[in-house]
Amino acid sequence: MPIITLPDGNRKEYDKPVSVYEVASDIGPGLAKATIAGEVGGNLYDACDIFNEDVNLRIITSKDDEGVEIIRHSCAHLVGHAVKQLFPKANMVIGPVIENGFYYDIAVEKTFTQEDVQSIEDRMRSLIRQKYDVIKRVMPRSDVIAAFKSRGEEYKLKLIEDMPDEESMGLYYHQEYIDMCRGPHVPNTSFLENFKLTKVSGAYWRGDSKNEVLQRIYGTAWSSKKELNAYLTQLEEAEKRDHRKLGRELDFFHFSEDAPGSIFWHPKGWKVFRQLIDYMRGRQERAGYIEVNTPDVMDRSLWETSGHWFNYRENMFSTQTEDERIFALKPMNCPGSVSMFSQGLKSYRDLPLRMAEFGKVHRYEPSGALHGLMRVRHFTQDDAHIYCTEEQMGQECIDVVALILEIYQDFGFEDIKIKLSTRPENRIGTDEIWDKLEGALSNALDTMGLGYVLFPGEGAFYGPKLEFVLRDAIGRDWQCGTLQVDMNLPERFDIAYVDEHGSRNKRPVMLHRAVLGSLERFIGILIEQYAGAFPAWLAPEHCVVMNITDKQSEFCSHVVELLIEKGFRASADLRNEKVGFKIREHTLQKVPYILVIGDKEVLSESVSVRKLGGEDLGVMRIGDFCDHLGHDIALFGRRSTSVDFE
RNA sequence: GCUCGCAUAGCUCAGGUGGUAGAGCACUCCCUUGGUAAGGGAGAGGUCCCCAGUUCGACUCUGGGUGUGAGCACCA
Repeated sequence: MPIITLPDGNRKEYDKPVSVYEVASDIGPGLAKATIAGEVGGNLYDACDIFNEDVNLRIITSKDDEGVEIIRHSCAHLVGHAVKQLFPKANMVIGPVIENGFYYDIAVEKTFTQEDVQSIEDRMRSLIRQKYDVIKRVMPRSDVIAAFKSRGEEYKLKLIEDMPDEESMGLYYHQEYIDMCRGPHVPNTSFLENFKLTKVSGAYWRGDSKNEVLQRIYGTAWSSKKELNAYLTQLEEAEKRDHRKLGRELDFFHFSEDAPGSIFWHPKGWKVFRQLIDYMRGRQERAGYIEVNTPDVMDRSLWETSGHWFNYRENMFSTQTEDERIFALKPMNCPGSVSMFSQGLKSYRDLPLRMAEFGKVHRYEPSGALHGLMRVRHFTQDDAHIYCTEEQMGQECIDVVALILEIYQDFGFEDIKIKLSTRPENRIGTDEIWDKLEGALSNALDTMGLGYVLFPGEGAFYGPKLEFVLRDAIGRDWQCGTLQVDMNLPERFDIAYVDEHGSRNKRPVMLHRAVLGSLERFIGILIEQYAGAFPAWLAPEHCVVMNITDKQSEFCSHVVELLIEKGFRASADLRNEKVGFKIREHTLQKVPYILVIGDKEVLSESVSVRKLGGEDLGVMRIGDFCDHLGHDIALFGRRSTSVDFE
């Protein structure tokens, strides 16, 4: 005699076992039709699942996040149904839910073309139109194995082998097609109409590059047409912000076949780059850092000592000289930094020693990993190594975290995730030391009241690390800052300082940190975050001064000189073009301010100011404009600078 | 590195059963001196990514290479 309690406290009594669907029907026919699944005690159940005990039940529809996930999961099954109808020889592998959608990995001889994907999608739509019921059967293990054996589904059999303890499994029948799944799934295919197959690619079996490549079909699915379209529109918007596209349009940089993965910075892009470095220099100097510079090319033996030669040999650029010495281009700055530290005797009075370097590093990244500015083979780190005593370590960690967060605010990033990765299985050092190092990092976060996500076992073999993940304006995550405690290098390079008792072999603690990470990549993130419309302090150019006719040319040039003298980045556009044309061009180049000068302005020694986006700030004296621009620059990116225009 | 796709003017892209190619924008010149997102006209511009092969003939077909895109794997 089950009593079903609903979230609003309503209780329904039954004199026989009852299904999720039946409970929903008793509440109302509309809900019954919309029911996808039920939730009891945090577990999800199919609409057809039956309860014969008292439970607290929540009905899941497509309005619930769980409902959307189920829709996506069922869509993956529907891919299977369609693929097996069109390509009977295909072996279905796994079809999980991912963010915004789903995929299905398929083992099949032929490779799917765009046309194949289209025909699969068409078949899925016709199956949806049939509104057939998805039927669940829980079967004993042996029956499931027999079912897949008879259908030749080799990979499903392998997956079953991976679950030796399961006595029985759920099979979902999509007409003649069956799929194995924990479920739940939609009751019938009418729930699945708002989907679209998005791409097809290869993927390794079990995610291991040593294994065979399967074909992966990706799709997205939503509870309504509106949400589906919103998502597709968002993808289009993201494409418009693609930093590779904007980088070309704004004339920031280019790439060449002769230097794959390396950037040719044009004057405008380089201006932003220099601005970033200048800004970081100022920040770090105020935070008590010194800056050094170490060689780009160093002897192989150094990299053997650091361990890089052994661990990353294939990913390093190296070179052999006439005298047969082998040198490597530095893939990291730390060995150079350590060499710098060991130059001369260091006293405890020198600690903490915060040694920064804007080091250019080279890494021979796999060709398939290269991606615009985001993943390159030659990039600049805003790197620093802090050498300190064990007692100083805690405070240094706090200071680094505070500095990182403060800097991110200047760029307008508010949504910052922090990941703490702790001791991995393969590691050096005693548990006692690991306790201290992990404690230093977690204490820093706790002291500052910052939340973080723990990644147990994900730390480097030589120490734990913090990672700072930024979310950009279109919702993508980028790992930028890091703070690592390194027990490896001080040991390997045998560095030491003299303590207050004159002992010369005290080992310093070494912190390794970066704020922006790769400057190149950070600029890529910024381009996408700002959609190319940089806030004034970072913009390659603050303003363009333009005349209306030749008569005002001289005054325009005079104004530009004045602005440059005051330290602003300004240029003149005196071309014989209509003012509307020139405004359009500089607007497309996303210059923050456009200053128009006609006869009226010459007479009153003023400028007519137009902001990027079209806002008319009116006519003002040149000095007033300088004040206005100065204030804008001082804001950094702390105010929303997103501009709506096409 | 792996799977699949792509590579034609500075950019965005057309194009041809195999007979060396076009548009728009940009560029140069001329006219126009016009007050807040495209004034008009003319002109110039190409080893159709590279190397082989097939062919009387290859930008087009075949093979290899390079770069690039999506995803996978990798990211000290």
